[in-house]
Amino acid sequence: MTRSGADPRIELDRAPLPDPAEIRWLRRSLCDWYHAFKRDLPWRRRSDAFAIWISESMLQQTRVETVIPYFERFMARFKDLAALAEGEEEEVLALWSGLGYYRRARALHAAAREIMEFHGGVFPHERSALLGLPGVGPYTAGAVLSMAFGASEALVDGNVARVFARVFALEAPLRSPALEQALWRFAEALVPADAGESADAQKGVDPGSWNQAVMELGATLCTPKGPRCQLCPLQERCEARARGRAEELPIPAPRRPLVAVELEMLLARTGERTLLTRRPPGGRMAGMWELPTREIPNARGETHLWEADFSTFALAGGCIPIGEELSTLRHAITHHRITVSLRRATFDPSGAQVRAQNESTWRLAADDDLASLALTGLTKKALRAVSGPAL
DNA sequence: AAATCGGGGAT
DNA sequence: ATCCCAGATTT
Repeated sequence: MTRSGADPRIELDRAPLPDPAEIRWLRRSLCDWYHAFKRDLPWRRRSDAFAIWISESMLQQTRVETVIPYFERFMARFKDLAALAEGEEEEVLALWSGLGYYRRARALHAAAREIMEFHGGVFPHERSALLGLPGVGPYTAGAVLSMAFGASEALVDGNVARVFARVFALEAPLRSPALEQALWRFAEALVPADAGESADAQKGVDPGSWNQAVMELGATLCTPKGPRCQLCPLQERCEARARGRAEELPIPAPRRPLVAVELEMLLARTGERTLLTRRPPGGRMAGMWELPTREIPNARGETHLWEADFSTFALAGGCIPIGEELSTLRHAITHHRITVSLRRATFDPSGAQVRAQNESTWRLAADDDLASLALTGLTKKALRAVSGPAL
């Protein structure tokens, strides 16, 4: 129990874990609720590590509703680990197009190849081996181990953080080291034993169900705003609710100030094809295709996300803005608020400057091919905005 | 410890 | 308009 006025960091270090009877009650109550009310999600219809791993990678910082169609398309194309390892990164990126955090897609593909080469094509069952795979951190390792293998492994995500911060009244800012440490301590204490090891196994109470139950509660009832405490199976044991602080917890993390960004994008069409340029390797959205884009420097001459000029190709290669504004778009990338002016441009592919360009940095994409390319989300949005009359 | 990396859906 | 999402990696 915390005392007002004390250092919350020290308090969290010593915050007492629930006693064994309370732990049994928490597991029983939440797992019963989960099995009664859980959503029917595509990855819950299968239990193989490959499907769990793909879904958890897609779900990193991404909502369930957003992921579902991406997951279905991905699994239809890559049915197992071997298929993914044999696929090309470009195609993986294309399937990821619009989902964001493209590093995840690259890591997924690289990890599949590592498993085929170094683990005999068998998904590792050990936490240390999982953590050695690109794109697999503490959360994803815990998710795969508990959900696919039934191992007694904890996990902490945004939902777990919110639920535990409320149920146990953990008074420290989100993402602070003090809270992170406390959350993992509670998560490890609460996750049920492996079915094979548990002396007093409870029906329906297993590591995978428990971990998903906590997240399901956070996603459906114990929401950031307007938690529906009257429906919560843990309401009688929730310390934040007892204190009337359910909506005040968890304490939000400090926010970064928003930065305004202005972009100009060009729609250059020849025949039934659209000019695209390829983003350089290594940076943001590396290797993804986009409409020629430049950032308009702010009053201090600064740019934040793009270069001040169009690519050398777009400038010198005969792609010339002709002033007609087709659309104004709004977009958001992390803490950047982006306003885009989409303009018509002319393009002459026959010029010497164009021929001198490396063709891996630009292409004229046929309309029918756009859906299968690794486009950035913003370019997808721009093409959607002008599809129809403008195309 | 802090910054970076996408995009969108809910409020 | 704001928040934050089934996080991982780099600096």
